[in-house]
Amino acid sequence: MPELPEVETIVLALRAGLGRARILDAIVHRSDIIRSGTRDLPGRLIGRRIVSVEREGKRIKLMLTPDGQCIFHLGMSGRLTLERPRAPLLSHTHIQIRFASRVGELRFRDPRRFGGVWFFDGGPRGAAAGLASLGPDALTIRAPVLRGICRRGRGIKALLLDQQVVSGLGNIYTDESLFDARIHPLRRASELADGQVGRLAGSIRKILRRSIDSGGATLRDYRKADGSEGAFQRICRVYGREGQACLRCGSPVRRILVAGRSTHVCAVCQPLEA
DNA sequence: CGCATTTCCTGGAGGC
DNA sequence: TGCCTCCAGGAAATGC
Repeated sequence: MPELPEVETIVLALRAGLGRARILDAIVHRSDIIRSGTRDLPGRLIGRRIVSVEREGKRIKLMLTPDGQCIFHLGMSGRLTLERPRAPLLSHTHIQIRFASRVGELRFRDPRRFGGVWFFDGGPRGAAAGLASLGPDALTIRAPVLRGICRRGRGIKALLLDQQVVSGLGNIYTDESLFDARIHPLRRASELADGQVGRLAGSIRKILRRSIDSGGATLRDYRKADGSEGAFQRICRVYGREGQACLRCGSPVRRILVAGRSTHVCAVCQPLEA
């Protein structure tokens, strides 16, 4: 499932691969994957040029000229890949975008369709009207900002998963960050000591950076923009390790349910009581 | 307000 | 081999 590091990996590849390509054509195979702005996506895209490719939380933004944005969210199973135009079309490919230069063809594929595409004319104000606002980016979150966030109370994991509070974290990286910072996912955020919150901010940045450096985590569906797999799953320390020995203390990793998500925790290293 | 639950959706895994 | 059920979860909506 694509979270910040997976999305960042894709953005880096698209930025390098697409350059400032001009859009020649767009083909929409499933129009309900377009979540806002317009039904006529090709009409709005054709002739425009890509200015840059940006990441905002887990969103991928193609910034266009004249002023416009095409935003992709990969949901659970979405893939955004740059392929040879003649490569066979895989099932559940919802959108193809072709370019005037020979940069390849951009394809959006999403079997489960939790993802989607948004299009806006004009500047950022248009985007704000159709998509929820996002909290500060997790990749650069600093202790003072996280302390302010934690004052809201709530369980720390539920708080970190809320994109309007902090953007970019999903189930894997919250579990990994909380394990690294030795904080139980159910701890009340408002009851964490300043030192713990500071450590958590550092853990979040470190874990995300480390994953980006290994090309993201391929657990089920995620693939890099060239279709290959990331490697971070091999360095996960709690996620998906239910029943196995904690890599720090040896006691078994437990799986519990938090905020409706399966959550991996070492009850010894991450005590629930302060 | 918080928080749990439900909804959307499909492929893959496991049981029989 | 084949059929069935269950499960994964990002984000929004709903209910308490």
